[in-house]
Amino acid sequence: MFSQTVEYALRAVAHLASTAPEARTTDQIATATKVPRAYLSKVLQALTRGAIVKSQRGLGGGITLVKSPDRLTILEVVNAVEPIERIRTCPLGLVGHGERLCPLHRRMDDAMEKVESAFRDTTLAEILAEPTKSPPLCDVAEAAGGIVVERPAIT
Amino acid sequence: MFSQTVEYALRAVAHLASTAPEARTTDQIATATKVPRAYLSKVLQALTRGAIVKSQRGLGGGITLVKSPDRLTILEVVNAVEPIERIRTCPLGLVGHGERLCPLHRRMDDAMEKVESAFRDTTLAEILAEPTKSPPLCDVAEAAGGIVVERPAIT
DNA sequence: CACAAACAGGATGTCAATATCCAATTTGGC
DNA sequence: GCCAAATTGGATATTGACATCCTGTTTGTG
Repeated sequence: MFSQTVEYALRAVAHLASTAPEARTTDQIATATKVPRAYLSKVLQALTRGAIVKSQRGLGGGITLVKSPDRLTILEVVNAVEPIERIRTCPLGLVGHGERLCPLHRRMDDAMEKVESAFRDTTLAEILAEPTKSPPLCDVAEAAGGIVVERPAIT
Repeated sequence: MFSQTVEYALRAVAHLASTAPEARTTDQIATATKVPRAYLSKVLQALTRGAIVKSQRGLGGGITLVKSPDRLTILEVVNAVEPIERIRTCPLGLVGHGERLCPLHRRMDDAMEKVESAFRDTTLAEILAEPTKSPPLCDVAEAAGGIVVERPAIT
């Protein structure tokens, strides 16, 4: 349903949100999110081009969020790496249908709309704030040990 | 969001529903739904294995629905060719999380649940019955000409 | 300035989804 | 029994997603 790339992008951003506004290196993010380092690098490039994060080269550099977590939605992140493509015209190319979708494609697009809405209504801050036994990205056992959680937990 | 295969499967089933309970050949379905003939053949094989349709070889044979359109849901069709995989355990493999998803993956799974529900609540009969200017699979211009619609319209 | 940290981007490899083609098999009708 | 209609299934492209590696560029620090 959702691509691996979307999953990775969301993990990375969740991690960045948990440490915002401090910068994290690609290596740090890769370790925390268990995303293949080399591939994460590409995903972060896409997020940079999509203006979700900004990167700083050189010593002390790394990746930081452009917006604060409470103004950044899941949808923005998803759309930056792999836009949710709504069905706007008849996939069969029936001219007569044009803008008006048939019942089947109307249903399919409605489903996508639901996903889009759900993602638009959730900010990264909400995800971090939520009380749970499974904090985003970080291992419960580890977090429970009285250690200060410095990595966001993602299940 | 949805794969090409799912799109093809739904078109094919919509067409079959519109002519049910008569059988249609792969060629007829391919023409009506504008799905590549050779590939449609594979998709229909999957639907056969998934017990959504049954096939009859030889002269006068073809493909027919196993269930009547009013008892067949979109979800059943989708699951036959490409099951919607819900997120049941932590994708990062964090043992501590186990069944309990973190807020991020909870959200992602909720979105999938919405799609699943929407698909489970719609039968093929409902799609055919819906009054619309774009009947499933068939071209409006053509249908408007007073011609008896023998192909289901899908936008 | 030299060096090391850190991202950018091109080249390449692997695999599953998509797609096509053809030989084999089943089956109804003459 | 023979032929034509149909599906089945195997073999074979093609393409994009996922992934890795390596070189180049930027930049802070001594």
